[in-house]
Amino acid sequence: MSIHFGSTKDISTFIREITWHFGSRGLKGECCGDLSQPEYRALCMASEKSKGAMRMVAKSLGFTMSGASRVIDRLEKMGYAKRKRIPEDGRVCCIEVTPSGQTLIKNLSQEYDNRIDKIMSKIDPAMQEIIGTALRSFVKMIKQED
Amino acid sequence: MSIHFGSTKDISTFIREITWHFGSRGLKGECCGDLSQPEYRALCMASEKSKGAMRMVAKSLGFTMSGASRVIDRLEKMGYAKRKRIPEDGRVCCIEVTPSGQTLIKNLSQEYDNRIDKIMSKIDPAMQEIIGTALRSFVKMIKQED
DNA sequence: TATAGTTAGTTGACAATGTCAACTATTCAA
DNA sequence: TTGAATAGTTGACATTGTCAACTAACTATA
Repeated sequence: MSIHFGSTKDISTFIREITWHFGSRGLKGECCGDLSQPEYRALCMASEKSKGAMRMVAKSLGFTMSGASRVIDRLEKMGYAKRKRIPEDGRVCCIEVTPSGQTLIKNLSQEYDNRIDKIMSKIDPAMQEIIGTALRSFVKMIKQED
Repeated sequence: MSIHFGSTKDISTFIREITWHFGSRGLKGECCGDLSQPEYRALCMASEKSKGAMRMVAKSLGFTMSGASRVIDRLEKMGYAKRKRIPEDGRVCCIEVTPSGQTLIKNLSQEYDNRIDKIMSKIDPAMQEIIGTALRSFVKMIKQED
């Protein structure tokens, strides 16, 4: 209990608000276009790490292998990703993002940025700066949560 | 495009991280104990506004009336809430949070606070202050998003 | 070099959750 | 007093993720 500012309760409330607002159930359920949040995340995952094997996808999503497999099934069916066997290990299968998938990521990302930008633009520039700094620091810490 | 700090892209990324991390799929899927996020939110809703009719629940969740009804079904089955007809209007049904529900809210809220507190306590006090201010300002703006 | 044990991933059966459309019951308005 | 509107519920259904059982491939050991 070493918090001296507005109090932990405030922060909790703020985080809940943000989580809900930008979550899959937020504003018009609009978080990732046609994709669910897990699908979007998986696609990004696969796009960043070319070595994005199923296992990594599952881990990143917090899903079972089974669940991850299903997510990739859907992305494949939609034409955004493709499974590729690798010669090094016949069991492993890497996820390749198709050009159509790349485009989708770019567009969704842009839409999201626009949304954030629209919100931020109504805030006083000094506070914008503060928000950037604050979020960076906060996110850094949550990544260390065990 | 009036953003001059780290850039909108950073903020977007931070928000996505927070949304995911604290969302229903985050750390061990632990967001609201036995309750799903919608269930928790509905229960809070009903607890805050004593006039928490189904309609309000549905609106607050972004669900159809049908969906809201199902959520309350579950809360009722778990013994956390109870439907109450009101005399003013025979159609309306208000959601009453049971004592057991009140306790649950209190406990979940406490757990959440502890989690946040644990994160915040690792951050330099000055930055804690900044985060509080920043989040307050940010959340205020997202509530105005149309 | 067999062979037993891991590891990667898939799939069938299932449970949970929310939508749509159709329904009941009540209230409001003319 | 009747017809339209409003509140809410429910059946049928689609989606999504889990568990358990499975296949296939790799690895270490005898």
